[in-house]
Amino acid sequence: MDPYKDLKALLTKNRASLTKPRQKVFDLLMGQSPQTMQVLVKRAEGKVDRATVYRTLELFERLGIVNRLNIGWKYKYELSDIFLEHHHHFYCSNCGKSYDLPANPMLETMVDSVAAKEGFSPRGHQLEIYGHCPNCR
Amino acid sequence: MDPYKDLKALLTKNRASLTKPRQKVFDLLMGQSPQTMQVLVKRAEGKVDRATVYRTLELFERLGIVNRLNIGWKYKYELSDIFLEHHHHFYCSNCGKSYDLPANPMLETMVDSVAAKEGFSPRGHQLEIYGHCPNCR
DNA sequence: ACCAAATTGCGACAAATTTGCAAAACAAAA
DNA sequence: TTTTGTTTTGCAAATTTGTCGCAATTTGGT
Repeated sequence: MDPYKDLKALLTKNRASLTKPRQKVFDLLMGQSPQTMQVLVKRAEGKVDRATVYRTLELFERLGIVNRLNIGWKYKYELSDIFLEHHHHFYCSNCGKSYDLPANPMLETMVDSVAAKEGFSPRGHQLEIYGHCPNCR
Repeated sequence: MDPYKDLKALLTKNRASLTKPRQKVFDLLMGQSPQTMQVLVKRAEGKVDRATVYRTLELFERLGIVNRLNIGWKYKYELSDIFLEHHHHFYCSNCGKSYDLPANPMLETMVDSVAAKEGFSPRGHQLEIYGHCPNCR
């Protein structure tokens, strides 16, 4: 129920602390669709310094707190599966909006097996589907 | 057989011309694995101006001539399925190399259906799997 | 409250990308 | 092939984006 609990646990486990700036960045991510670095930096303006936003997201990424995604040909950040349900993304190339697609166990399995069949050891993947959304058909 | 034919057709269809700089950039892409913008700019040095490389890739991307991929947390460009077999990418997070994975008809279908099931009209997708390659297990 | 360690903000930088504009290349038509 | 109007290019400057060192502040542990 309290998302800060998981966040704090993850940080302390890695000898890092839940500071105000980090909380602020986390809040910017909460309940939002994936955002670019520029947007995050701008939204943090006055509160958290640019360099700190960069450093925080790098840390969060390293600790698996956020995922860095390629959506609509731009990098965007979103909270990871620890805080959000696992899902994929659909990008509408007409209106530019991006949508969440529910995870599909069968698909996940098949993705892994495609890589395994070639001798690779998959740890994860990133899937973006693009085309038109229902509103833009 | 002649890749320039498709390229020229795509350009003229969009009231754009196949100029020398554009041909050069296209050649840099041909028969190569995905490359970063920086590499392309450097390889074009002396032949095509930096700004032109940027503008050309933006155009190519818009017309579906190239795909911009997210490989190992870097953007890379490669010719699209019109010029290359459709395939996926595997990124080894240990050695940093990236590999092509052959397309799998069953997987492709399933990806499309996942989106279609939610009311979207998929036109394509991008899949990057990451983990360890055979050499780095 | 005090101390040692971690973290931040603040420049200053370096690198990457964009932009305006005059010159050059181009396509179309005569 | 020459003209004409349009597109595209190169150049240089400006902007944006991302990085770095370091002193000042904050943090967690006593």
